[in-house]
Amino acid sequence: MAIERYNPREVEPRWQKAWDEARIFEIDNDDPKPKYYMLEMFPYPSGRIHMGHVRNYAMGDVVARYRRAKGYNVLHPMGWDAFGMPAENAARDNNTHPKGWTYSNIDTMRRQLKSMGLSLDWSREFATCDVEYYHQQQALFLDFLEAGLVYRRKSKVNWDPVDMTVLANEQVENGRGWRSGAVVEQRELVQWFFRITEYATDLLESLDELDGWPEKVRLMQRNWIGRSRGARVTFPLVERQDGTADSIVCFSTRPDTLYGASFLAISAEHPVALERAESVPELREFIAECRKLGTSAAEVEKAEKRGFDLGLTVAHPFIEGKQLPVYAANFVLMDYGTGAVFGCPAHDQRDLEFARKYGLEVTPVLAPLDAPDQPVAVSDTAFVDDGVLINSGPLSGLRKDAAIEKAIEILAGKGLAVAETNFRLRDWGISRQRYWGCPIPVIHCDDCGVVPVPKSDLPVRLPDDVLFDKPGNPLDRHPTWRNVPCPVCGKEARRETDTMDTFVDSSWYFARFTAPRADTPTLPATANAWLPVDLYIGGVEHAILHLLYSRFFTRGMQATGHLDLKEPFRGMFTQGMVVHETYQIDRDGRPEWLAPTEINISEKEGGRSAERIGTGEPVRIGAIEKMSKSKKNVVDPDDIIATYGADTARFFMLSDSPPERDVIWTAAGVEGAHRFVQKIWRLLGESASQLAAIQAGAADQGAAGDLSRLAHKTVSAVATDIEKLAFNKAVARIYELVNALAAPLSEVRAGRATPEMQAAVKQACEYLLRILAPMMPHFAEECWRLIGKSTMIALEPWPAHDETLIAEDLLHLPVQINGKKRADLAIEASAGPEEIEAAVLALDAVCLALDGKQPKKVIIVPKRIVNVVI
RNA sequence: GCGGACGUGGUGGAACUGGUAGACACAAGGGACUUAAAAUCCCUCGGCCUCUGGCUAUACGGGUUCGAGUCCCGUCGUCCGCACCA
Repeated sequence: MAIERYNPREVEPRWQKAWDEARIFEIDNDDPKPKYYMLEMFPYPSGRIHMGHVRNYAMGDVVARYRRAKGYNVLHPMGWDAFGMPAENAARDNNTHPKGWTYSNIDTMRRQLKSMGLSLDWSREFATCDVEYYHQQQALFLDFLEAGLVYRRKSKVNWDPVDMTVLANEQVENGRGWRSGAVVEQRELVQWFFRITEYATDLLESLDELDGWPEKVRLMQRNWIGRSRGARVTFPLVERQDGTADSIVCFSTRPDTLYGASFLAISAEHPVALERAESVPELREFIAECRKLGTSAAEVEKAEKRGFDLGLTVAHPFIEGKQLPVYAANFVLMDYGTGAVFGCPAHDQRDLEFARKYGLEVTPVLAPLDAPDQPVAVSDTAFVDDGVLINSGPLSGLRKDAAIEKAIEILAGKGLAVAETNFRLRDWGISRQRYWGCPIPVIHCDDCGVVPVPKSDLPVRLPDDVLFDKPGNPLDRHPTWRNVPCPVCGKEARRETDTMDTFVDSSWYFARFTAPRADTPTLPATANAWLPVDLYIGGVEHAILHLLYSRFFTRGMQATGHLDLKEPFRGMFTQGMVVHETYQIDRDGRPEWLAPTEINISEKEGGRSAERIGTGEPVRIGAIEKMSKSKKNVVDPDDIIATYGADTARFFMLSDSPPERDVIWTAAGVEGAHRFVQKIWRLLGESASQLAAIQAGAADQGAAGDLSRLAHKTVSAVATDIEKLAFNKAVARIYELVNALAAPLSEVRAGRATPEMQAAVKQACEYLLRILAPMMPHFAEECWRLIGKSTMIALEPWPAHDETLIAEDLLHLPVQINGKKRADLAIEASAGPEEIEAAVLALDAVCLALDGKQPKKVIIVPKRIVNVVI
């Protein structure tokens, strides 16, 4: 009997509607089942979803549907990270309004996501640009302000001259804005800051307990927070200047090397240098040059270590009468430590280079551990390993670590040192001079200063009537919005026109999902019940910023009583990108990119070649790269879903490539996935009536037993694979099960199968569909109907596999002779070591090799292997 | 420069805690069905040889072990993060 091909275009919308109408993914906070919070990073509504979204949400949906089948109450929400610059750029370029542009993009992308058949609770959807959301964010801001977690200060900021806004340190990459790519300038502005450094130690140390996170991400955060323990050491100036300074304080992680110090280097921005510059024109010039110095990797690499002798000297804190010269140096950063370091050339490579250049002394004060009496000859490589102190007065003879403590202890007694820990992490500057963001809810009054907007006056709404005809912040130019009476004295005052960094919006949305309509930021009891997120999936590009900010925010929300936990994400996973080949032709001598839809690829034994559709021009097949519009190597999810259906797209995304690695999108791969869908449809469809009629029964004998065992094994292994997110392995096992089902199914169809075999086949088919359902939900529903079921497979529990059925009664043991495989042994699983050894020694291959002699040793690894050593 | 990850067929990748290397898939080649094509089905598919068998093979060179893709040392290469952080 011929069966029609499976038609996802008809089937998928029908099941989406059925799920929707049954509201099976809308969940109840009071459900007594154990909770599971599955979250994928919410998208920025840029216009259309891309394949990266498809991959991310396909993976998340497998886990959500699997957990639901396993009996969990699964929270699986979706929203929109909807504030941000592209909306303003679009407004400027296309004469639209950011709001209209954003919400219309959301509508498009919501439709696209719905066409994927994701098991999302859409009743909890929100966008961060919804007034209701940023209202609560403003309330949080006020609470943070009151708790001292927000402050305002004048600071040097990273100014992006293209986007005309301030960037956080985290948003500057190699001296360029992360979005615009423009070279960032330094400006002095009054800015709002979140006091993330308050939690530096906690954020660092808690990483140790986040064992559900990739080690790589934890490491990146550790490095970013960048703790270093050391000491502040005071070097008194020998001749006081006219000004205020009478000493220079250095931060050092190696106070043990103080006896080897031969100079001080301070930042060009250091107050002592600036003061000195007032009377020394050459120094002014030097400082100006330092300011110009780029911070990009390449520039730093080749920038020469340069110094300017300030003509000042400081007293050595240990050695009576010894004086050290003070340099301003281009490699000392003002915003780390104290902006001043002491140089110990023998034990620091950079100091050594500096010392060689300016002819300063190089005094080794550490000897290697294995030759503590041998003075190290330092020529052009500093000795930086652990060692034993020499020529160091009271420190001599101590190991490095002990010497560090001793040095601090002695100097502390003289009031010249204090132990200190420094962090690389800076406070988080959140002021943005933009319109399309959450307004910072404060008012500036000439008399009362900075006044928080009373909570009863929230939300501070963004005005709709703004113009984007000029660069800069339209809120500044709005005729009336800024003007507001002071909440304290009633006098005319001005609203803050800065809005918040959009990273603030995404720092707490996961908590809002637990009670998205509450008129407080969270309902604490509800948030506590759902959080932490059990599994959070997103791109590795957020490994530092977003995840660190969210961890900070959770702590801040705990401090202000909005929830009661520190770590928002128990499990975390970073998925790889979707990449694609690139194609080029030469047009008038210049290379031009072609889209995959514009070319034809042919594959022969000799290799692959491509030509342009229509013209037949030969096409160069280029590198495999991240899908991007500029290289035209993008594949539109809408097209794929229209052609193959969402299930095929989802299944292909899960196949082959491990989820943390990049997946290469190929037409052949998608077609392969689609063929598999049709194959199952055909196999089941051809035997559908027979399958529906089979009665359940025992299926544990002979060939039926083998099939039954495979089905149980597959169920168990696929569950483990999904829990480990090894979707590619789960897919491979499903292929194996289907391959094994083909022949028995045709026996069933032909009416030749024994009752036992029939029962085994029926059970295997049902198991197959139930484990396939998280990956290909629509298709599984349709097949479930096909074999005569009337329930919804989305509501079916995960099959309960039987461990005892998985156990084999006959073992196949490979037999090695001297480590090389020579034979196989089939033996009862219950056989003991003696029986196995006897059976092995009776094998022809073994007898032949032994040639009548006794083996030296027989190694039997239970259920694994036997090795006969001769 | 510092820190980390990785290196397996033509390709994506499997291989548990050291135990049969190459599961599963893609591509390719051959065949069946067909007037033909598509679809489908069957076979071959790391390399070499004296081919019902054997040798060799997991970037390269050593080592530990009865046994190494897996552990250790060294070399080379690729990718990622940070970057004048004292």
